[in-house]
Amino acid sequence: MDTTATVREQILDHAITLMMLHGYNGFSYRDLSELVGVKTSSIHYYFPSKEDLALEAVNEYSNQIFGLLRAVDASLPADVKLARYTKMFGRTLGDGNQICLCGMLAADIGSLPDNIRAAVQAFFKTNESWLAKVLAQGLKERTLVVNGKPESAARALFAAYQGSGLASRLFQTKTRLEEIEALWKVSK
Amino acid sequence: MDTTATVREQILDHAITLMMLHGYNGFSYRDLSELVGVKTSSIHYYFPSKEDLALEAVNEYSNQIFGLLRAVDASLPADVKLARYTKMFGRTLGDGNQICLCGMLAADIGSLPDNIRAAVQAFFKTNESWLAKVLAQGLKERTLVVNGKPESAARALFAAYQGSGLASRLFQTKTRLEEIEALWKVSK
DNA sequence: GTCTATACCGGGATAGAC
DNA sequence: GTCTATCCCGGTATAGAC
Repeated sequence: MDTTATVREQILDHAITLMMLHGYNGFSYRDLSELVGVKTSSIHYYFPSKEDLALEAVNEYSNQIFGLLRAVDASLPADVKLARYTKMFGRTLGDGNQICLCGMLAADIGSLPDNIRAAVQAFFKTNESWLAKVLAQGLKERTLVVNGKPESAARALFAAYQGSGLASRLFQTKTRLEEIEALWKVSK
Repeated sequence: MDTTATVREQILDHAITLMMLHGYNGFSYRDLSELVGVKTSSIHYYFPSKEDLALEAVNEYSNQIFGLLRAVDASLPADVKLARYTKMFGRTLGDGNQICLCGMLAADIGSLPDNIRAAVQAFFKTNESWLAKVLAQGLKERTLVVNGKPESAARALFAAYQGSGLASRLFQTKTRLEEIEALWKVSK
């Protein structure tokens, strides 16, 4: 296994983390430069503008998450899939000081160009349609409680995850994430 | 009726709007200076530091929202109260380019001092406990569907509102807010 | 209370040597 | 590809006149 990360990859990874911590307007090329150990001008070599960097960060982040979604075994019952999703979302919160990159950029969207908006929208839509399928399955299996249409409920559910990410960090507790999942479980 | 706003009030109001649009790191004293029509040094006279300004903005915003919550007639059925809340939350989104100030500052919390964090936490808690009471009432009346304890469900519900605020702006549609409310209504 | 002037730092970005 | 050097702007903040 090759553990060598190129400079470009390091920049992208640190950019993702920094934005999850402080948002688009809350990190600088200088911060990155210190983390990666190259000068800011070298970062401009790979990513001419900060917006270029942010766009590629969203794409890289999205691909990582989409890979995790695909890795969820299709044959599992819906309530178990939802539990996996909750766990995955919890992992993106890291030590409790970061939130989902695309949730963060949705907050910063007023400062961002259209191509980044489109990329963030795509992230939302993919998550929502994955969740919609799980809810539809849970409805059929009777393993999940779904009030209304799966597509509409999935959008509300994803919003709840994003909002809970905010609250989890604000209050420094992950219990708020688990409360989301509980709402859709069939009461015992 | 006195329509005269003091300079101090104007600064605070514009600061609230600017932060709802662009976040704490996305607006400047210069922006404010142009909107209010005074020099940046005059703003420092009222609010020595940017953090002072943000803290007072949160308190002012919170008081406005809390006033609206108190104004909801206690004798209404729970589902109607929830509809009022949805409408109120929708109004805070304005023309569709802003989100709840405290949702925004929750995203920016990694750049903010403890006193602001505490103020944002207080905003969350007040909204959550207001919603918890409504859910408890709806449970008794059988006008709302509540899965689990009202307190826990209320935290999830408020998270869903915050997340839907993000999504509403991202996709430039308010239908996502209404989808939240629909989930808690008793199916017809 | 509001202004002018200014300090001082940090921001993104570019030119050009190596 | 990475560096040094530099540009130019914008950021918060302060001193002091009026």
